Amino acid sequence: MLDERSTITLNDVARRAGVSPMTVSNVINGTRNVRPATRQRVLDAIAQTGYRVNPLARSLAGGHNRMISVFTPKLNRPYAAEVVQGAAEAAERLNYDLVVMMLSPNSTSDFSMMSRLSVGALLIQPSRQAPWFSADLPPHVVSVDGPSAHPLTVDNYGGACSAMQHLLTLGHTRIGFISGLEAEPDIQNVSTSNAPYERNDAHERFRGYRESLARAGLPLLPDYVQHGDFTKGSGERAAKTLLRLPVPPTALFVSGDAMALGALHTAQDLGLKVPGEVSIVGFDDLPMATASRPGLTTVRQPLLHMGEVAVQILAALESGTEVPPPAPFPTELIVRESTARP
Amino acid sequence: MLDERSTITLNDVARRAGVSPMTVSNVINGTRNVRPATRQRVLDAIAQTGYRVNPLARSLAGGHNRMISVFTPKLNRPYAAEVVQGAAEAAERLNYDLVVMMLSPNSTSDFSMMSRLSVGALLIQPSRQAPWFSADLPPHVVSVDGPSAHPLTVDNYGGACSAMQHLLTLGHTRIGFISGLEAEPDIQNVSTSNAPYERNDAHERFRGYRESLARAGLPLLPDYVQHGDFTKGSGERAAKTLLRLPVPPTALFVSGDAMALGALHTAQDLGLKVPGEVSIVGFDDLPMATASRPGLTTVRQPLLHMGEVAVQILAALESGTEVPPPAPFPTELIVRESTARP
DNA sequence: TTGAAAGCGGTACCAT
DNA sequence: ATGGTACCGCTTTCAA
Repeated sequence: MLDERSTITLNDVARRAGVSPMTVSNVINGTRNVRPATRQRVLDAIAQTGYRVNPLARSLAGGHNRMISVFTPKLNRPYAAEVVQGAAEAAERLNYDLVVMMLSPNSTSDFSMMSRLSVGALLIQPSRQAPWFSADLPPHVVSVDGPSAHPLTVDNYGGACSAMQHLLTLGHTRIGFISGLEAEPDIQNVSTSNAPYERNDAHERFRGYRESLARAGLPLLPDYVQHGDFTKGSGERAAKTLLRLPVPPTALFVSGDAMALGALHTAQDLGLKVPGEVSIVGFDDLPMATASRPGLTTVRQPLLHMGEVAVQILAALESGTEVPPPAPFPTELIVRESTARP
Repeated sequence: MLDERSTITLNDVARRAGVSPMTVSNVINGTRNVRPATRQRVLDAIAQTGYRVNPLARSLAGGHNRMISVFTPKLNRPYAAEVVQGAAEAAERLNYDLVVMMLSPNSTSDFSMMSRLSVGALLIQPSRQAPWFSADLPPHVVSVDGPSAHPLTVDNYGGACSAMQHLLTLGHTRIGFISGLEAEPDIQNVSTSNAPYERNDAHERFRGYRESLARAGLPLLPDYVQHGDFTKGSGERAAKTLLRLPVPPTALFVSGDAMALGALHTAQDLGLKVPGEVSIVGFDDLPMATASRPGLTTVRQPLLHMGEVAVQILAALESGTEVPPPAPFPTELIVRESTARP
């Protein structure tokens, strides 16, 4: 109720309770045994003064905060939002505090501040060339869709194959592909290394397309491959190009839901029936995949679950447990209404 | 280049440069004049050691940090994501760092921790009964769609009227309404106060519906009013009820885009043509409003802009400027393809 | 123009 | 079971 403005310190509490600062610290952190009576006096003093620890001071002095930071690019991208939501739920369950920072190229000072306050970090789509990549990070780091000490990967290749298998089984032989490679400036560098986490998502999906085609004995037509940047707009452009070909594909495998929706709408706007005249398969299964008519057939990535696992790993790491590199998360083909026989 | 693990402190730099720690501090912060020669020696020492300031220590010692917290419920709700994105852009421009925390009903400790570190907070859809509402907040607080010292409001009433006007002008006389009131447990309490920020969004939209009807000389049919909770599912349920009425409405005004999309799909699934047999108007203009076919006619709230203004106000507040309560943000009717003459 | 000393608010370590 | 003390890394205040 009272709005004490001048900061109350641990010493104030100690004085009020008639004990030493150390005892107060111990009560707060449960570091050592404290006689119940003393403990209660301290608790009362805390309540009466409205004392709250200063996390800065605690960290500076070597203490630990139960905080996990999430570093992500733009948050209004559904991909990130889903992962963060999953992480938040796990964090709450495990009694960690989750804070999210959106990284901009310039800010580094407060970024490193959050780093120092945190026991671990979850990096969402980090890129090696980001300035903060080399900056100081918390003791433990897990990443999603990008490199780190503990990268979480998805079976993008397998997912792409299942999407292609679905279309091939339906009887499609002219299948176009829209990649997300336009959004991957790292392409050059990646090829120099073959550490598992360097296989980025966009590449793996393309590989699934190529190899599925080959296995089915179908040719890889350069005209049938377009590149987008995961945005709806780029999907629209790519689809327009593909569907206006002299011999257009009867099916499109699009490596992101937003782009797939763009393709779907483009097809409809071109007067083509989906799935009657064109079938479309997406990738991700973002919430928006159900927001279209027809509903989008797509490959689900367990984004919420990945967020949860990321936090669980961080928690394990902090408790000293060895954590083996987790197996790639499986994907699942979700068949809705945007696919049919040619 | 070198990956020094043991932390390099300001003292290390001072020793190496043969000056006092104070001088190093002054060079770094430009606090006082330093003789160019000395300055250069310090700079060299910093470069050689790879020294980086410890923001924790700096803050503790009295420095100011430029951090703003955003407190929001679930982040994967597009509404919040948009506001946060707007805030992030403004923050970057004004050289603040934004951290986002998702509040869960229980946790309060984490919350107060960030509060201490921030110069200001942006509350998204806060509710009075949340436990943390009475907890300590940063010096300055701005809110969006909820109460605070500096609430940002939208002209929900006007927006609702413009939506209704659109339908009425088109010639509709049987207009159904889906509210968001089911998601507002505060309803009781609100009526006891009449401070401007207590008029919550869902109520104002309903008022716009009611009064527009009255002005047009049309009756308010209880059957034509259903309540949802802003989720797609609730929109589907409500629409099903409305469209199965013996004499169903020819148009639906839905007070949220997610619900509106649910209604749209329900109509389509019921075999009704949109907008041929049913017209639908939403509210919010979330990104998903363009992700349907037909595109959703809706009332735009300037969410990105509101996020930006929120941060601007916080910045002004911090610099000691008096900030008058901002005028309600205007809405704008975005006409797409989901509405037509009856 | 530069330096020395005293904290900021905690925690770790060694005593008692 | 509790207390004293020395810092964590930096800035502020006061002196030189």
